[in-house]
Amino acid sequence: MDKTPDLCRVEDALSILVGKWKPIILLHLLQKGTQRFSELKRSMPGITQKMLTKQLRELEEEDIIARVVYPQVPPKVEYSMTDYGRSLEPILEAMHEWGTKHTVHKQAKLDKEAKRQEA
Amino acid sequence: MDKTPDLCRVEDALSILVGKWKPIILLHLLQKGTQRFSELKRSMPGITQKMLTKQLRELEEEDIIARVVYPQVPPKVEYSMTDYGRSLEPILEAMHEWGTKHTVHKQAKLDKEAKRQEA
DNA sequence: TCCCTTAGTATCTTTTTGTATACTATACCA
DNA sequence: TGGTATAGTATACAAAAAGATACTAAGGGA
Repeated sequence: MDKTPDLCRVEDALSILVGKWKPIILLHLLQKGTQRFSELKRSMPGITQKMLTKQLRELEEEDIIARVVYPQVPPKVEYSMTDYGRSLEPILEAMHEWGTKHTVHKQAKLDKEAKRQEA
Repeated sequence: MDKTPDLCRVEDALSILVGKWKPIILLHLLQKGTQRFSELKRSMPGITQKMLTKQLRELEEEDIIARVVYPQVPPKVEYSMTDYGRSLEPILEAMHEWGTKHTVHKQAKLDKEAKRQEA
């Protein structure tokens, strides 16, 4: 079974998940449900407003998340996963699981290297 | 169940999978087994030597792939998945599957927009 | 003798990402 | 009157990733 012509599909999936922040945003929304802009921002120390805005817009553009604006002052905007976005959950879960294992593997490797330095 | 402290794990997994080329390289190696540098390059029109080299080195550094050099001229270098690298297969498969669905979704969306333009 | 091959390096330029900072609107509170 | 809050936008800048191009070694073939 040759899958070569489909390889580009993986790139498509990746383009939605990658970036320093997207998977984290998605996991927050999956785990906590609807979140306001400021709640997301507080959950991710280090992200700038510009970046968060940009990532959210891109995810919205792909129908992964929904954006609801309440015409108030001060502004209120809520973000949530769409049904379509929730279909990403298996990938996120697989990555989460693998990431946990990977950390162990990486630590073991570092320990081994440290030992070699000692000798 | 709060998973917040584990969010970074996903980033770990991502850091290995991301980049425009890594998942494609990995799928090629998973599907075809051991490959020479030039075979990989030919499978990925558009990638530059520099990029391919860089991605392969990074994957090697993470123990995802193995690199075997034959001391010949012209040079011969073979790449293959390590056992550890093969543990990424479920993620790659999940992404592949989702990517295929996503393409359909995206196309449907474009068609709908095209229709709206006509009206 | 020149050209071909392979698996790279080296160097430079462009593009993409990310950061920092300042600014906005409008209601509420002291 | 001034400060607080929210969800942004605008601008300038720095850093990282990606791309284009030229170069290398050493043997074989025309």
